[in-house]
Amino acid sequence: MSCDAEHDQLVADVFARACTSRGVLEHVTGRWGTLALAALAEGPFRFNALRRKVDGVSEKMLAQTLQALERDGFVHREAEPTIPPRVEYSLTPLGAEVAGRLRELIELVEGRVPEVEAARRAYDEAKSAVAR
Amino acid sequence: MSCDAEHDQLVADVFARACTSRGVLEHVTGRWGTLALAALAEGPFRFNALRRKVDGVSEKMLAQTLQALERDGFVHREAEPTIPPRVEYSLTPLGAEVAGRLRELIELVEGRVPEVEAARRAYDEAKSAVAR
DNA sequence: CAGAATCCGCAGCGATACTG
DNA sequence: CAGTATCGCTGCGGATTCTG
Repeated sequence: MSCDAEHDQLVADVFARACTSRGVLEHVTGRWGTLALAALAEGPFRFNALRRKVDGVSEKMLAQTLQALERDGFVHREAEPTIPPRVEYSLTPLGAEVAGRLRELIELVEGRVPEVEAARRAYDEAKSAVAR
Repeated sequence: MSCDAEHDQLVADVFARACTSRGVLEHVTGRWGTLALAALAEGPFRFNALRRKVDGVSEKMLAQTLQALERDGFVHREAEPTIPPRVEYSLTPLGAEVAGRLRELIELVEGRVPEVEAARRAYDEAKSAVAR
């Protein structure tokens, strides 16, 4: 699973694919990528509207995230060359598919939060018991 | 979607849940979390076996990742108190569910890598065209 | 309004060495 | 073998400023 290019040529592209998908996955599942995708799943948004929806994100990170997602073909960027500029972001069909899968994962995790919290308590208790 | 505790008490736990799930999601989807979960989906492994499977991970990060996943209740850790120590990691039922969803997402993304790469090329080309 | 550019701090990572 | 401890450094991410 290494990304170093010290492999036979035949397996090189296999690793390239694996590494590409890893990179893409990090865009998608990264802190802001998840939130941006989730927000856009509700419909198209303009930059600052998105910024308000994904509360806590800085301008820089939102721009960075959107660019990465646009480059990967998950997000469509529609700019009207007016003054003031008006730019709308929306999901591409591919983006919508990914957002859907992501949503399933998120909903599974969110539904299990109580179990996770119980597991956390049990774990922490066991730890502190050992400490004593 | 803020995590700052400056909200009414009624909505506080809603945010707490949202933030908890965000944290959990970052454990799961983070660079090493993904790989660890994917590796464990194939079966139980001992520490160093896992380390070899998830090639490129440092001892420290693997230990850290596994602890986070264990604390969240996704991974079970079975230690035999022998010398030398023998520790086996495996997925809990909950972990298996999450790994499954994760796998669906990964496979979707991997299957679409060609499209992503095409989108990247188109994007980069458009960029450099503007530069000229 | 939508971004690009710049500066900077510090969390987090990796490498290394050590322990039970 | 399965970790913990320590340290140096990189790079992520926030704040700020500037442009079209």
